[in-house]
Amino acid sequence: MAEGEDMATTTLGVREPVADDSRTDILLAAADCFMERGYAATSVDDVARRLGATKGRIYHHFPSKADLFTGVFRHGMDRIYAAVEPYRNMPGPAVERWKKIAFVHTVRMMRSKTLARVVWEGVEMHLRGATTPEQRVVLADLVQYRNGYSDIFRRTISQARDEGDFDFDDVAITVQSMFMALNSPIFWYVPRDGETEEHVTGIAKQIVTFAYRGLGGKGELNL
Amino acid sequence: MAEGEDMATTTLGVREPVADDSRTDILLAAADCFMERGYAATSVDDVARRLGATKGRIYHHFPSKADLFTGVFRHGMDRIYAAVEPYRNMPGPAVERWKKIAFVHTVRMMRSKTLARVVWEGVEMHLRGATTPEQRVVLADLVQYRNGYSDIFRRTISQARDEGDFDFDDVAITVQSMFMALNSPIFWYVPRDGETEEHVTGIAKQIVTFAYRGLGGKGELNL
DNA sequence: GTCTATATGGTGATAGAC
DNA sequence: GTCTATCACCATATAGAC
Repeated sequence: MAEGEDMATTTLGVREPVADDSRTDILLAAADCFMERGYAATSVDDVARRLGATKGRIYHHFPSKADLFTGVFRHGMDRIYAAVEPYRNMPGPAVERWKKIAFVHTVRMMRSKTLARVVWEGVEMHLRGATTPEQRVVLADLVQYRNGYSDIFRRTISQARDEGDFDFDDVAITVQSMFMALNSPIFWYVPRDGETEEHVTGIAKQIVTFAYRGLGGKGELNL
Repeated sequence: MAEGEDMATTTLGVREPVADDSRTDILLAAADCFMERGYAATSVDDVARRLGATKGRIYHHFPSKADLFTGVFRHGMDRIYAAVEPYRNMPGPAVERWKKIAFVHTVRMMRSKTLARVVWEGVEMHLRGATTPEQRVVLADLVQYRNGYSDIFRRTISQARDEGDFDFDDVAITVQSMFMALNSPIFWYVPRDGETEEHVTGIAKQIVTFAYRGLGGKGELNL
């Protein structure tokens, strides 16, 4: 299956995605390695070592290193998208919708830091156009996916500006500045062991506040 | 010479740094390659090809690929630092100093995008700790250099807050958000051929405005 | 100072045993 | 489904000709 997940019926009778464990294990080990060393510097043997296995296992499930990468990329995008999805069509003023999706996005950047960084590198790779001809098509698809995601934010801040709640000039420039700010924790945030939920949300609030004001939002955030 | 530059007397009798051209040519070709494909994915042959030479030339001037990278990193940091240096001790309110250095920093990100990206990757590499034991020491030194640079901004926004011109909670989190926003053009800005100075400064102003407001700055920027 | 070999090790990928 | 063994290739770095 191209998706890497099958639909299975649980004991509760709910149909939900249940990945075959081998594949997800590989995906997560790969995500760790790609985050730590980057795609190019990571060897398939590295991933295998992390798994406590040899590369035979990996090549049985993924035809190539590039496919392994796109697998992680897709998995990461799914998680990011899923966090925002419930709120993207929330009724009411656009600015309130923005607050919600910006917040869950930022929390997701911290909670799924590893996957988020691989997604980031994938976008970077695509922007540089440094992939082989055929991989380009695959990666282009995934970047399309990711562009659809950023469009959610673009439309939202645009609408909020129309409604008089935000104030900025060029949308394209502004949405980039905003995203970079919201994504920033993937580069410096280090998850700690006994970390409270409040600690994470506290950091996220500050980042979202920065972006909120940057967009020209008035008053307090009250997340 | 460890610096890669000799002091030479020009025909005007002024002593100024004159890099031996071979070295700088290599440095710039390497910067191009590192930006386009990243450090790990760039081979020394790639750099040589870009130079229209073979790797013998490169290894005559740089002992290793890693040294080539740190050479580019240092060169990039020098340029970035040099742009801000004239204003870092400017008298007057800290907020005015911030406006100046934030603006020249952002313009520099666009004008020296290639070098700026290599510096970025160097910092990233260091944060990941993905270098060999001995390179670590060298890179650590350079990251120290780069940290000193970001401290300029940290102190400035901190002081501006004390003077009542900025308003934010945690300095560490805020300075990261701010830097990410100011650095954002290195990922999406594409220099065009007949580009006017106004076009570049126009983009920079919008980015700096976003950051200024994000920091809690009041009123207009008036750069 | 730059080039043309070349030594040496690692990497992606495959074949076949179990 | 996973492992071992192996191939072909590419990359870093060096040695020595010019």
